Amino acid sequence: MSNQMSVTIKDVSKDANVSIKTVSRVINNEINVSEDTKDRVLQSILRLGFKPNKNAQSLRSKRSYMIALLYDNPNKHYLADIQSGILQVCKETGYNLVLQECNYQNKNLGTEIIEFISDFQIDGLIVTPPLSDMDDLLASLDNAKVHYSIIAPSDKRTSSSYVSSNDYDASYAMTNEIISKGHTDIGFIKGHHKHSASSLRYKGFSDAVTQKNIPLNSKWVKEGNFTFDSGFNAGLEILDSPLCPSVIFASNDYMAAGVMKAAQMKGIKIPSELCIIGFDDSPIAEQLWPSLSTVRQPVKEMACHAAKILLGNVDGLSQQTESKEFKSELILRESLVNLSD
Amino acid sequence: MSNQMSVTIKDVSKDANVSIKTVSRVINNEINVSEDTKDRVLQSILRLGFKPNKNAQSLRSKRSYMIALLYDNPNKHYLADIQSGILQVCKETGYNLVLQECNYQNKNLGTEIIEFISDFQIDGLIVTPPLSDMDDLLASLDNAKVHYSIIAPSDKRTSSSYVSSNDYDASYAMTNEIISKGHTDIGFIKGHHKHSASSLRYKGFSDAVTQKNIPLNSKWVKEGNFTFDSGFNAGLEILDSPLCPSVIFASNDYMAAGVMKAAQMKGIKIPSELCIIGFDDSPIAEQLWPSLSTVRQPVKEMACHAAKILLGNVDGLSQQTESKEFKSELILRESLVNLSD
DNA sequence: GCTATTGCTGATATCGTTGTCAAAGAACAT
DNA sequence: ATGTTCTTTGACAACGATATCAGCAATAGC
Repeated sequence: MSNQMSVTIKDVSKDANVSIKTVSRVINNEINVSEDTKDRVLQSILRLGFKPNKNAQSLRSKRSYMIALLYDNPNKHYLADIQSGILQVCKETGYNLVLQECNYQNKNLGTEIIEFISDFQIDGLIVTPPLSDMDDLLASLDNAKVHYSIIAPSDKRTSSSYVSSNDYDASYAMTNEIISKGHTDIGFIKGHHKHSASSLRYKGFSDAVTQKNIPLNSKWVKEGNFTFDSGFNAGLEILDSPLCPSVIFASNDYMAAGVMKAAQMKGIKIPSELCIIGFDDSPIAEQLWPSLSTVRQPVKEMACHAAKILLGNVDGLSQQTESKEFKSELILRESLVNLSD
Repeated sequence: MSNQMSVTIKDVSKDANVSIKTVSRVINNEINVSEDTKDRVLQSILRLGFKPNKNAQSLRSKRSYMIALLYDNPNKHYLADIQSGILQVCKETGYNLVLQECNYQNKNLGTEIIEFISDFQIDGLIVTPPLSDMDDLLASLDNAKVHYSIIAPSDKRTSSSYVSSNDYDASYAMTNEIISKGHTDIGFIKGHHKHSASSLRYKGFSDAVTQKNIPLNSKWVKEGNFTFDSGFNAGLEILDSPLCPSVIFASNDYMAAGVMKAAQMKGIKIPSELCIIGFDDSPIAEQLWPSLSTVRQPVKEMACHAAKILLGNVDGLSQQTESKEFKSELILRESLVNLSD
């Protein structure tokens, strides 16, 4: 525990020969302080090395300079990118980030979160999928007047503070890319139905296919839950059927990696006999051989932006940041080639 | 922001007809409160739904009920496991976890951390590799009397609060496993030299090899930095030489994955022509085909334990938890087979 | 010239706890 | 009975900031 006798606002007030209130005014950049006294106080602050005690500030002003990240996500890379983006903004603004791991099946989640927030006077929340789509949770937050910003909500109308990506468009574009390579026998592996991304990605795919009048074989459409294993199993099921597709488009890279392993175990050559497409551009996409074609989302930037939105709201003073939709990018790698037959 | 008029210790004291100090005594489980009054107070607390204000507690008692995680680690799965382990203990004990991303090359790291701690009255730190081995940082912490526990320090004598794994033994054992399969031409890829694990893992390997009188070909020993790319490059270099080893043992799974990709791109068959071994049992080890033989460390358990040690120290009351070395486990998968020649 | 407004400043209360210290009563020893 | 110790309790200060409100000078309005 750090034990240095710390210098308080009182010491500064003595040193600068003003009242503590005036020091407080300077610290908080309040108006109605003459340039003269302001300078004097600032100098004293510098000289004494004064730093306001956050707990005292919190106690009195009900603000903690802490925001929390709510998550329940199996994808650790995604989570790490999110954290990293938020931390970047935190570092710039002097806030700190507290982790709050949640279970989206927890019936009391809303209550517990509210309690946590009021216990620690948390200034705001960043909500990530799949929690972004839990309407009752968001309703609880609204009701308690908690500041929050949402990453990738399904229903953007609900809130004015969110960042999102264009999952639908990206999936649609990738599907067209697949079709343009001559493929017509296309399998698809959906993600967990609780994630809004799942349906968007599927819809982008199915719309693209339908518009090109390509039949959609329901035996080639499976539902996974974004994990490697679920992709592996879905891959086995599809590849066990007498008729195999020439491409399988999985809703994320882990599931695509699962499909790849399933195919390789069956001796199916990739990409000549089967092309595989992923989503997210997780590190594994590049690390597999052949490497995965996939869709890259600017996750870290999205998280940065979400943090900026939140802090803009929390901190009434600074200018507000707008909600924004980020564009994804198709990454074409070895796992997708022209249909060779 | 939650706006409910909150119930304070004062309300409880009125309700229970005792002084606020007595309520405080009950909250903090102090001795010398009669069973009678204690019950009365507890009932009032329950009835009114009183929860102590953490900021007021922190201000007065200089404790925040927050611990921070210090890290600078490229391996996101490792980090996620660490976080998850710590959070588990935090949840049980009512503490919270704050993230502090560090740059181990930052010259002022010690000072900045101390400042951060005193700003937020952070109760303690958990230090992860490679920060675990920064003696000057640890010295700063000691000097400022900060509570901390270290995960995987190289020099265990320095501190009494650490958790570690038996990297040396595991590496030694895995090498013997390799040798027992008939291999004598063994390549090795070291990790980043700043990580203590790197030298331990290499030493375990080289000792095992030396003891069996197997020559160590220095062209087959490369240094990476624990990333996929560094493993890929090291793999290319080794496999480009006229004489190739029959096994490459990499100091972590990402580098092993890099080697695997390099081999596959060169058309080298795994495991029949080249066996590959990793370390850590990262998810990717199981997701590759063929899957990687590797060493599993109980990272999450280690983090749990580190958190328990820390909180035991912070919280003078609860019983202390001892430092501990955790045992690793060899995971034998498809990528290691008997030498077929 | 006299009052109303504005700008700047400080004394003091306040946030919700824990810490200090003294007092009252019970228990014990003499 | 008396002094000593131990247990239980509460009044009040303190932690270090912000909030309230009042005071005083300087400016504006008429």
